[in-house]
Amino acid sequence: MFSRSEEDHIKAIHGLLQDAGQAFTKDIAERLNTRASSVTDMLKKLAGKGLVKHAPYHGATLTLKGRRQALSLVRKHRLWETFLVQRLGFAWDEVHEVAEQLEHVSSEPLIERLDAYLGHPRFDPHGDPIPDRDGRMPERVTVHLSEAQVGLRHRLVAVKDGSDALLRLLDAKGLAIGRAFILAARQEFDGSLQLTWRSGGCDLSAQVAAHLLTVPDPA
Amino acid sequence: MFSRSEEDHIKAIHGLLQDAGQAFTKDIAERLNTRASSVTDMLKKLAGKGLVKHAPYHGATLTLKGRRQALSLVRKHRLWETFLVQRLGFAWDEVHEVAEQLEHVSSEPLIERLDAYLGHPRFDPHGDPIPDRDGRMPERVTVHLSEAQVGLRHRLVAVKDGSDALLRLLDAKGLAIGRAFILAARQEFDGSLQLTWRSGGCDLSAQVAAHLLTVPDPA
DNA sequence: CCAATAATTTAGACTAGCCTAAATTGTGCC
DNA sequence: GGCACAATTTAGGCTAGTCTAAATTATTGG
Ligand SMILES: [Mn+2]
Ligand SMILES: [Mn+2]
Ligand SMILES: [Mn+2]
Ligand SMILES: [Mn+2]
Repeated sequence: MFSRSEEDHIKAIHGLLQDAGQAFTKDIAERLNTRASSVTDMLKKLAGKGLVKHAPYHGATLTLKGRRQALSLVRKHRLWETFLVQRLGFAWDEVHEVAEQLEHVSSEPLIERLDAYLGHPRFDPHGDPIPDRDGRMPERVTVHLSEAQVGLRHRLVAVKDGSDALLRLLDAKGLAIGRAFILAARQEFDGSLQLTWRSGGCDLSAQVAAHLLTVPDPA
Repeated sequence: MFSRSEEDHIKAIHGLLQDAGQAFTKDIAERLNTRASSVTDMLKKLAGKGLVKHAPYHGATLTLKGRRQALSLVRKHRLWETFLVQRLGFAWDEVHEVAEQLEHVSSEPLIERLDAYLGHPRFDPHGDPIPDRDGRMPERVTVHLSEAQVGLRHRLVAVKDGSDALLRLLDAKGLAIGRAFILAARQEFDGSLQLTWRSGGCDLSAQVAAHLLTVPDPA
């Protein structure tokens, strides 16, 4: 239906609207490793196809049709990531590139069967929500670890804006998505945290904690 | 490394060399649904990259490098087909199109992990051999059903040159790849065959039988 | 209020991959 | 041998997607 480049532009716009509320030409170009002029060309094209609303000099937004297409791509991307981690045993920080390719494989039955095969997962290995077939996102109340309550059990469900360095740090400390732990202490002096779990624990700086999203984990 | 179009050309040439011993411009164009002039362009390009030997007016062959690339594509195609049938539950005649896309996803670790996940299958759902990482094909002694011995157990392992109509016919008779049966009778008059298996059986015309490859199936 | 600056768009060019139409080549038959 | 015909290549043209450089627009600090 749409070319790979068209799809990547739509997804980039959607991501920027989510993250920043606005999608400017320069930022789209940066995400896609292209030049602003190339993005302008594509914005015109996508506007012509009714996927994008282009306000020249003021960025782009998605039409309903564009948003639907974006959510379908996000769905495919996150389902493939889930497959790569859960079934093929990739680490959660190794899967993005490949999913970036797989998301463009075009087949409704494929993606629906994959979804079923994975047991209709609601969140991907990075803790990001997977839209359903109709583009509805599962909801979840998350708390930044920096604001989580000391003494209670929590579960790490997502890493916000995770650089590779951050992911490596978490890996080294044995802290992965899905890990349940008790927030044992928060130092008043520097906001650093102490986590404990069955087989271990770790200390985290406030800078790291600011990137971590948790849910309360009773039981 | 190579574009989708380059890869599809290489695979088409390889397939023609296998099937017919020669790969002429017109036949390549026919396989890829393009025109002969487009194929000529691509042959020059691939010759320039050292993948193809182009003898103008006399067709194309593959260099060692080209053959290796072709086998890698065949490997990916057949592993994906196996995944689609064995894990996602597609029927064997529904998977070709999607595998045609998936084979172009570029990631060594992906394909090696997929191979392991599937248990290093040696044949795809159509009974075709899956090259290993080094391009070696598993071997198997097959017998055309038309020449198989009456009264013995055989197993259907491949359908040669199967049109959609043929596949549908087999489907309707309950005859799938992997099916073990006893060749109960062969009519002298028209060469038609009678097959029986635990839960049923069927009759086949000589024309159909000529497309079916079997292996002896003791036990 | 306007001049400097940053963002954006426009203009013009290039490549990959495809096409049609015309020219060329190989082949096999009289 | 040469003619007819099919296959192939060449010539020329188109679109999608990218780029650089130039022109344009929005913004903002003095
Ligand atoms: Mn992508
Ligand atoms: Mn993800
Ligand atoms: Mn293909
Ligand atoms: Mn196959």
